[in-house]
Amino acid sequence: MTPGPRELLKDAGLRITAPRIAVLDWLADHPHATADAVAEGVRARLGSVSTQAVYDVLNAFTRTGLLRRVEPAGHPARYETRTGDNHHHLVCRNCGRTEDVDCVHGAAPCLEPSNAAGFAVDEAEVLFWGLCPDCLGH
Amino acid sequence: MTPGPRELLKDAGLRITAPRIAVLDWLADHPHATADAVAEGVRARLGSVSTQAVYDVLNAFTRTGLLRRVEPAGHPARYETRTGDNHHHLVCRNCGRTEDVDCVHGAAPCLEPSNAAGFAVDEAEVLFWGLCPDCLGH
DNA sequence: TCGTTTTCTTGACCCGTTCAAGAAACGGTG
DNA sequence: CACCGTTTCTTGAACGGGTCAAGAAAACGA
Repeated sequence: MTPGPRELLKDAGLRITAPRIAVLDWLADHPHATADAVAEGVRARLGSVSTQAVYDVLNAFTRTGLLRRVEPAGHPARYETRTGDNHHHLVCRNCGRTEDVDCVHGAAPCLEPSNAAGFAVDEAEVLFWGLCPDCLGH
Repeated sequence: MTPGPRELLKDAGLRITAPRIAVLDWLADHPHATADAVAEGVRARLGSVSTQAVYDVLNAFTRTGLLRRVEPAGHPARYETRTGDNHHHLVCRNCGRTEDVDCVHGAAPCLEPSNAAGFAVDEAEVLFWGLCPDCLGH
């Protein structure tokens, strides 16, 4: 079965605390949530949690690979638990709503720029910009 | 021959002013410059130009298609005069240095998400993240 | 040359996020 | 199972990039 929040934390070498479990649980149900939305969700469950705690947790998770952070230009960052596969994103220019898109060309090719100019490339990020169904109805 | 700054402005329906010409000229020589860098360059040529004027000019140009804006997560936006072709970018995680990369798969396919989830997609943005040659020597 | 409209100046302000200091609490150890 | 060191959380201030707002200045069609 899929590991619970406690196992995930332990495996990542992170201490098990209520805010951390709440963040993981909430993101499992609400992928592509903003830090703000996560804070709200966590507070609804635990009572009061500082903004800073939420950011600390999100950063620790991102650093250890438990979460992936997506930062669409002009919108606050969003977090998701789906990590490891290089999938891409669909972003609404208007409301920032973000959805997953599987890699267009399979797995590897997305990581191969045609000319790396001496850069050591470690990630290819693909964002599809447009309007979501809700924002289409002008 | 390639159109000069005045023609570009006129064709875009924008008034011809010293700050605008200076921004265009400077970006022609310094692609992928930040707003800050553009301001410095423009001031070096014209004496004093307000920060706001620089942002107004950059925004007007981006809106009318004279410039393209690239906003790498965690770094200030950069501007370039190469527009119209959907080329991509190589970004240094450390210093933000940005370089052009031609589209990996030719022209069209980059604009085709495998599953648009009802979104009206109008652009595909591809960013290759890594370390530039200068930042590689830790 | 005039008058309208756009653009530039100055200065305040906003948002998402991080920094800093100290209090709380996790969890390995004796 | 109580202790203590280290991590994590709280509170509150600050930051950077960028925008908003009001008015002065400059472009340009008539």
